Amino acid sequence: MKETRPKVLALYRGVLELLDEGADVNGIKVSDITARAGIGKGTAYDYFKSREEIIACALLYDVEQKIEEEKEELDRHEGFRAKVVYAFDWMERRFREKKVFVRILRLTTEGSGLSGTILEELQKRKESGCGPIRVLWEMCREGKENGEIREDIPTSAACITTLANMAAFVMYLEKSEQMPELNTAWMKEFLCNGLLNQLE
Amino acid sequence: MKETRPKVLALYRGVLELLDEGADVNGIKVSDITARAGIGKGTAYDYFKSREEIIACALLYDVEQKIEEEKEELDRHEGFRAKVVYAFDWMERRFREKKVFVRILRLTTEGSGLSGTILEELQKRKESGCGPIRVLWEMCREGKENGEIREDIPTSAACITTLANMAAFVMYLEKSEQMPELNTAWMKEFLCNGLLNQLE
Amino acid sequence: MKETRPKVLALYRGVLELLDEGADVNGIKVSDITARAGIGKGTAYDYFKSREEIIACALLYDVEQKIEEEKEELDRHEGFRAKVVYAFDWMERRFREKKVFVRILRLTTEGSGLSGTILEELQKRKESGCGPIRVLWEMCREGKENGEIREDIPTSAACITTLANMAAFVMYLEKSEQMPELNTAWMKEFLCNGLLNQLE
Amino acid sequence: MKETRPKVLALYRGVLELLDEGADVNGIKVSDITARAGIGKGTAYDYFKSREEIIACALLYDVEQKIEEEKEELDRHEGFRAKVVYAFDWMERRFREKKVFVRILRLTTEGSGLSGTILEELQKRKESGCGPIRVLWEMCREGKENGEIREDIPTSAACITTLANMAAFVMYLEKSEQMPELNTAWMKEFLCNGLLNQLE
DNA sequence: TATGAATGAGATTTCATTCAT
DNA sequence: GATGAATGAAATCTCATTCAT
Repeated sequence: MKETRPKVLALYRGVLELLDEGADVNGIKVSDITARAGIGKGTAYDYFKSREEIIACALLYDVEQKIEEEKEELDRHEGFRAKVVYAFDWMERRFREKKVFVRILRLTTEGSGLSGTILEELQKRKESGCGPIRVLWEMCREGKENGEIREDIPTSAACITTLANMAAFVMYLEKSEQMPELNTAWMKEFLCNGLLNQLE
Repeated sequence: MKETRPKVLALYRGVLELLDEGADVNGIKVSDITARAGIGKGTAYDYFKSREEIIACALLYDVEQKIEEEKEELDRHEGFRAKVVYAFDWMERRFREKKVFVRILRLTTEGSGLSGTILEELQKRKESGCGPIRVLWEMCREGKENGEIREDIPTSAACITTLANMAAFVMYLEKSEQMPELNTAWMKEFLCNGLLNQLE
Repeated sequence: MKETRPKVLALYRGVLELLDEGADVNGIKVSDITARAGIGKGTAYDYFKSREEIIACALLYDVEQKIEEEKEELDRHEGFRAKVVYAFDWMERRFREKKVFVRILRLTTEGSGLSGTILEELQKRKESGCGPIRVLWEMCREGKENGEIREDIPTSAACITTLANMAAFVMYLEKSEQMPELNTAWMKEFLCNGLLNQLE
Repeated sequence: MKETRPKVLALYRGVLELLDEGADVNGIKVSDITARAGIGKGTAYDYFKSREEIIACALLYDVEQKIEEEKEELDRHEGFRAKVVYAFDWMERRFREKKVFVRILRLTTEGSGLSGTILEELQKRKESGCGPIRVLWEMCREGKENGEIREDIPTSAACITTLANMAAFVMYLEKSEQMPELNTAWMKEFLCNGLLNQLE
């Protein structure tokens, strides 16, 4: 179900723009958000109960949005290996939008970087992180079904390993200029193969 | 060089105790810290320039402390494999002290969970995260030297992969009760072997 | 002239219901009132200039309403004494509807309990408190005419004294459970007789 | 036990001055109070938990203060009648300080005029209104002991009646210029005698 | 050196009122 | 006329930091 109320969308856009410009999640002020959204401060409170709720919902919306956008393309690739490769490629392509990316990873793993109160809000919204995890889960299940992933490896273990290797790639991307001895293509290959071997 | 000034130590202890009790890093108040440290609020400002500095230094101190404590024991294990196994065992043993652990991981990777201002402070202190990374680095170098890690894998790549697998283990430990199909011993084995195979 | 415009009546009913349910006069919100009245918030401003005006008019309306209702019955009792006795009986009977009662007394005496802004509105409406006072005044004039009240006591003094004794009765009713040594019948008798003796 | 902390006193003085200048109790702002007290806004919160608490304590302090001041002088008058006469004289003398007076009466009777939240604060402080009531109670007890008040009238009933007559006097004083047919001396005499006769 | 009382900038949130529909 | 979404001024309260003792 897509959010369509314009003020809500404006608020989400406000939050996300600020984050993309490097603002600190915990430091964003309601007045910043509404100014950015081009609406009155009070209006935010017609739609949300607190600053925390606004931010949590914006993050969730963003991730769901991003995943949905990508899901279709991802589905076009058949098999676990193909999907993993696509995912690594996607990460590389998208990396410039650093913050966007980190945001997804954080929500997926543990929401770190969010103050306790925003986290609580996210947890209230249950599905926290489910979006991307679900996609991952389905990839792994597919992998098991068609034999790309060993029978004895539970889907959850496969998920965790896949996620960890993806995180490693992001870690690399983040510090790549400090590691001239590494090259992105090589690293991608290395991690992809490592992952596939571990699971096969 | 070890910190010995008693008030500074008291402040560090204050910060760390509060964190261990579940406080939110970004929410800790100077008055909480000094109360915990048993000193006057003003005194904190005789030693530090800001709240952020106090917290950043306390985190750094803690990690360095922990690493130093463990380093000796780690050194007693020869070879990359033995060290990795020891590290996974250590993580499992220490996991109850969840927060402590997460703190190290965060500082090591990217400081997420810390507000921008604390992060800036950490970055000023340059060595940010160097402590644990250095240990990892040495482990990997040793692994390469004695042939446990393939020649063609740069030390930095080995580090990242090792870190990613450790992160995966922590992710598992954090959600282990939601994954009854997995068992800690199996997971440890799985990740350890996966890592070692990937590097060999 | 009776108020008949349905939206206005709905607003009055809204205010009075909220007060009867224990709301604090100064804390009632326009949105509460209109929600209760079942009309749009903006509509209230088609009929009134401000929140204060709405509340002040509602209070006035209520008191006038109540007095009018009672006036007829009161008129059936001839003589000052009979009317006083009836009034005390009425207070006792109606006391359960505490709030209603207190509202009348307050408006009659001094409007205390109302914020300065509501009070100003009431005072603009001049007749503030005139309703019940007029009834009292007529009772006293009748008392003087037929000799139940001494010639030398000005009607205004009689009014004040009567009102004070009524207030005393309400004060008693409000704290009666804290005064087990007093009994309602005795108290009513005591105050009634005291009043009548004082005026005769 | 007298309040001596200077900032607290300054805050009390701030509240009372504002009230004496006609401010609406429910409309007083913390910033008004602290500005008047000549201290920082935050300081108020070092001593009180909320705006409500500040005002409630100030009111209580004021009444207790006033009562204590007057008590001594009152005690110099022997007997119920003498004390009642003194009290009426005092009311007349002090009436110009209208607000002060009204404040006492309100706290004594029911705290009306205070918003629900301030009232709650007052009730927490238990003794709410006890000060002046205690004085009245002692007057009445003395009256009964030395036979000025009839045996069969419970002290509580005597208190209520006395209070009601005092309230009547204040009501008169407040509207005296609208009642040129009455004269203060006559009214005082009339109410005093009425009261004394009723109780004897 | 150590203190903690005092500060006040600044954040969140509320709600009377307006006005385009 | 009726509506209620939108507004933003204004209020409370917090807490990092200072500074006189």
